[in-house]
Amino acid sequence: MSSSKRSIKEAQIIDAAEKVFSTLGFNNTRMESIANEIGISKGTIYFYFNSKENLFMAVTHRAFQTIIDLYYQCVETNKNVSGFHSVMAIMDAYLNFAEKNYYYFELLMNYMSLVRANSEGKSGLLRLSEAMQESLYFRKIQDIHNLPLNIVVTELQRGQEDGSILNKSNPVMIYLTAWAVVIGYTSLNVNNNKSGRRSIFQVPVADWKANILQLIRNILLDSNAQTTNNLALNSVSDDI
Amino acid sequence: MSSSKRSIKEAQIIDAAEKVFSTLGFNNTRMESIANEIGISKGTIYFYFNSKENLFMAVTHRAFQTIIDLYYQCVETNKNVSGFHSVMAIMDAYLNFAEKNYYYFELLMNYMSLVRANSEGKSGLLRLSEAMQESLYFRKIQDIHNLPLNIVVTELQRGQEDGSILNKSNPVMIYLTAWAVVIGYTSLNVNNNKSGRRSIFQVPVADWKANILQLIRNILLDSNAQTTNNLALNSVSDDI
Amino acid sequence: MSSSKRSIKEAQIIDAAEKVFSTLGFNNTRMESIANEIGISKGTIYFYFNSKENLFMAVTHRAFQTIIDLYYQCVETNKNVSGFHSVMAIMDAYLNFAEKNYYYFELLMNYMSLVRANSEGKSGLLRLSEAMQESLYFRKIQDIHNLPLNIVVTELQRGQEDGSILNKSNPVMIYLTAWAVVIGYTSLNVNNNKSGRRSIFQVPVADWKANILQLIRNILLDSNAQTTNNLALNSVSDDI
Amino acid sequence: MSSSKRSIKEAQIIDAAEKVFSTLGFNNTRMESIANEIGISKGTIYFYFNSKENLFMAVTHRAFQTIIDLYYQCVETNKNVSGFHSVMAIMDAYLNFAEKNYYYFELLMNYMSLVRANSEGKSGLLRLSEAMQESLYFRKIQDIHNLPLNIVVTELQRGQEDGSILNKSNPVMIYLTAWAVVIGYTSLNVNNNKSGRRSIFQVPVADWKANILQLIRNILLDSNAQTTNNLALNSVSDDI
DNA sequence: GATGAATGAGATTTCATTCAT
DNA sequence: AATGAATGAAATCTCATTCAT
Repeated sequence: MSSSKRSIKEAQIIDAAEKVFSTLGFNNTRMESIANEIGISKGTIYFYFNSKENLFMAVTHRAFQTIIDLYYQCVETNKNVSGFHSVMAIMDAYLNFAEKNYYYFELLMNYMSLVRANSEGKSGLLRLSEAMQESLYFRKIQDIHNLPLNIVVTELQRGQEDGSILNKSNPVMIYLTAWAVVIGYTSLNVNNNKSGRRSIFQVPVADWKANILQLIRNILLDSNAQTTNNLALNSVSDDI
Repeated sequence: MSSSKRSIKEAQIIDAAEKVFSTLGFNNTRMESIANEIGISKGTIYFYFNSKENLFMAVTHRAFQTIIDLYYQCVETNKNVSGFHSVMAIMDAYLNFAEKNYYYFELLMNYMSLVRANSEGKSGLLRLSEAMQESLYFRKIQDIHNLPLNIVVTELQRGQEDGSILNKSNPVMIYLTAWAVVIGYTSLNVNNNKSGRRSIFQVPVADWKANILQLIRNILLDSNAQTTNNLALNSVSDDI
Repeated sequence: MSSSKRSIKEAQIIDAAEKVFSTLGFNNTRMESIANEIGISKGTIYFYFNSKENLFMAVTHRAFQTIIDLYYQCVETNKNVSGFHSVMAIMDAYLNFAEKNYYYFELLMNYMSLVRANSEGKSGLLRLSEAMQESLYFRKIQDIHNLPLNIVVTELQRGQEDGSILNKSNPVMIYLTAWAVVIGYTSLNVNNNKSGRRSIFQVPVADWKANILQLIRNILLDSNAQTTNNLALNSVSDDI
Repeated sequence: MSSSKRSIKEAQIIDAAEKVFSTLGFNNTRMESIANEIGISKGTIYFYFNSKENLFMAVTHRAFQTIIDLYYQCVETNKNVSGFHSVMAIMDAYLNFAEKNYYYFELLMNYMSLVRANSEGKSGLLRLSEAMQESLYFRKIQDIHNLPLNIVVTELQRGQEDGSILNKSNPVMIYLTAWAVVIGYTSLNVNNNKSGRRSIFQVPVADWKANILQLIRNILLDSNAQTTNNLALNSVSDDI
C-alpha cells in the first residue's frame, strides 16, 4: 500500500472517529463503533492508530489544522486591506465555522483544558496519561497549538500599525477579550444550529450574532482601552 | 432516620461527590471513591441516590441552587440602587464565584448541553437515558433552570426603566451577549486560577478581568444598540 | 463477611488457581477458567486478588509456606538427634514432597529465576512488571524467600558442630551442592510420577531415588571436601 | 530460490527467533519482533515456518543438534583415552556450554517436559496441539532426542569395560544420577553468569563448579554402588 | 439503615495468522 | 518470494449495580 493509500485510509478512520466521538463523546465511544462505521475491524484501527487516545488526538489535530487553515485563508485574502478587516474576517469566519462544526470547537477547548490541567491534579475529560504522552498526534498538536493565537496577534499588530485598530492595548489582551466573546457565543450556541433552531430563548440567532460581531468591532475600535501590559510578544509562543 | 438526618447524610454524599467529580470528571469517577471519601459504603450511596447519574444531577442541582442564591443576594443587596448596578453586581459576583468554583460552571454548561442535545444525537458527558429522566434531581433542576436568566432579565428591565441601562435592546438579547462574555472569559480562565497562575499568555489576569467588566459595562451603556427583537418574556421559561 | 470467611474464600480461589496454573501454565491460564473451577465470577477473583500476577504470586507464596513448614517440621522432629539426620530428613522430605507436588517446585524455581533476572534484561515466564512489584504477595514472598536456605544452613552448621557432618566446607556450599542434586533429580523426574510411571528410561524410580539419597549422604560425610570459602553467614540472608 | 539459499534464510530466521525467544520467552515473544530483528516481514517467517510453534521447535532442534555435536566432539577427542575421561570431558563440556548458552538448556528441558506431559493434562510452556504435532521440526527432534543419552551411556559402558569407571551400576542409572547433578547445578546457576555475577549466595561460582565436577567424578569412581538394574539398552531409545 | 461481597456486561488492546498484491 | 494490511478471537481488567445479611 502506497503512502498515499495509507493516508487515505487514515483519513477515513479519522472521519469515522470524528463522527462517533462528536455524537457520543470520548468515553461513551467504543472503538468497535468507529470500526463498524466504515466496515473495517477494530484491529485495523489499532494498526493505523495505536490507542483510542491517539485516535482522539488525531481528530483533535485535524480540528486544529482546519482552524489554522481557515485563519491563513483569511489573512491571505485580506493581506491588502487593513489589519482591522483581516481580524474581523477571522472572527466572522470562525463564528460561521463553529456554527457548523461545533465539535471542533469542543475538541480545541478540551485539548487546551487538558494541557493546562497538566501541572497539578488531573481533571477534565482526559487524563494526561502515559498513553497520551506517547501519542504521536499529541506531539504534533503541541507543535501547532499556538498558531491560532500567533496569527491573530500578528494581524492585530498590523491593524494597530496601519491605524485601523484604535485599541492600543497589548494585542494579546485584545485577542483574549475578543476570543472570550467568540467562545462564549459559540458555547451558548451549542447544538442550537445543530438542532436547526433559528432562535435561542426566542432571540433570532442572526440578530444575536450581529450583536456579537458589533461587540468585537467595538473592542477593536475602542480608543479608550488602557495599555497596561507591555509584554514581549516573542515570548508568547511557549506559554499556552 | 428522621427527615433532617436523611438530609444531612445526603448533603455529605453530595459534598463528597462534588469533590471527586470535580477532580476526575464524571466518567473517571468511581462510586467507591465517593464512598471512601466519607468513609461509607457504596451501598449507602445507592440507598440515598439511585444511580450515578442521579447523584451527578444532585450535584448539578446544588450548583444551580448556589448560583441562584448568589443572584438573589445581589438583587436583594442592590434593590435600592439602579438596575445597572444590580446587573453589574451579579456579573461581578458570578465572575468571582466561577474563579473559585469553576466546576459549578462546568456542571451548568454540561447540563445545558445535555438538555439541548436531547432532540437528536446524544452528545456530551451524559446520555439522556431513561434512567436519567427518572432522576428526581433532574426533574428538580428543570423547575429552576431558567431562574438565572429570569433574575437577570428582570434586573435588566428595571435598569432600562430606571434609565441606568441605556441599551434599549431586548433584555434577553443583552443578557445573552453579556453572558457570552462572562462564559467565554470563564472558559478561557479554566484551570488558570486553579493552578494558581497570575497570568494567561503573560497577560495579568486582574487586568484582563477589568477589561471584561468594562466590556460588560459598555454593553449595558451602549445607547446605539438596536432594538430588533420584542419577544414576550413570559414565554421564555419553557425554552431554555 | 468475617475475616475468617474471607480467608476461606481466598484459600478456595488459590486452590482453584493452583489447579489451573499447574495444568496450563501461567500464560495459557485464563482467569475465567479459575473462576469457573469454583463456580464464581471473574469479578470475584479480582475482588480478592488485584491482578492475575498477584494471584500467581499468592499461589507461589503458598508453595513457599508449605515447603518452609515442611522444613520446620523436620527440624522439630529431629532436634534431639544429629544435624546430619536433620538435614537428611529435610532432603528426603523434600524429595517425597516434590514428587507429589511437582508444581510447587516449578513455582519456586520460577520465582527465583524471576528475582534473579531482575537486574538486567527481563527473561523467563514473568516479567518483573510494575503490576508484579505492586503485588502484595510478591512482597510477602520476599520476606520469607531465604528461609529454606537459612533453615538448612543452620542444621548443616549444627551437624558440623556435633560431628555428624564430616564435610567441613562452607555450609552454604554444601547446601548448594546437595540442593543441586535434589533439584536435578526433581526436574528429571517431572511428570514421571504424575503420569504414574514407575520407571524412567526403564530405571526403577525407587532405585534411582535411593541412589540420589546415597549421593547426598556421601556429600555430607565427605571428609575430604575442601574448605575454600569462609564467608560470614550473617550476610547471606540479603543475597538470594 | 535454490535449496541452499533457502537454508541460509531459514538459519537467519532461527538465529533471530533464538535471540528473541531466549530474551522474552515463548509467550512474550511476538512474531513481529523476530521479523524486525532481521528486517524482514512477518509473512516471510510464515513462508518458511508454518507457525510460531514450529519455529520454536526449529530453535529447539538446533539446540539439540548443537549439544549432540558437542558430545560427538568430546567422544572423538577422547576416543583413545579411557571412557572415564570421555564422560568427564562431556560433563565438563556441557557445564561450560550451559553457562554460556543457558537458553539451550531451557529449550531441552522444556521439550522434555512437553513430551512427557503428553499423556495427561497439558502443561508447561507449549501445548502439544495438533498444529504442534504436525510440526516438521517436532518430528525431526523426535528422531534425535535420545542421542545425548545414548552417546553418554555408550561411553559409560566403555569406561566400565576398560576399568576406568569403577561404578558398576546400570550405566543408564549412572547417567541419570550424573545428569541430575549437572542439571541441578545449571538450573541454580541460571542468570547467575548471565548477570556476570561471580558468586551465588556469596559462594564463588568457580569453587562450586569444582565441587560439582568432583561430585561427578566420585559417582563414576564409586566402587560401592549397587548394581540393581540390568535393563537391555537397546530398548531405551523409545522411552524418553 | 448500612454493608461489602458478588456479579457480569463490556471496554480496550494484542497478536498469530491469512492473503491479495 | 516477499510484503504488510487486515482480521478476529481472545484476554485482562473495570465498575455500576444488586442483594443477602
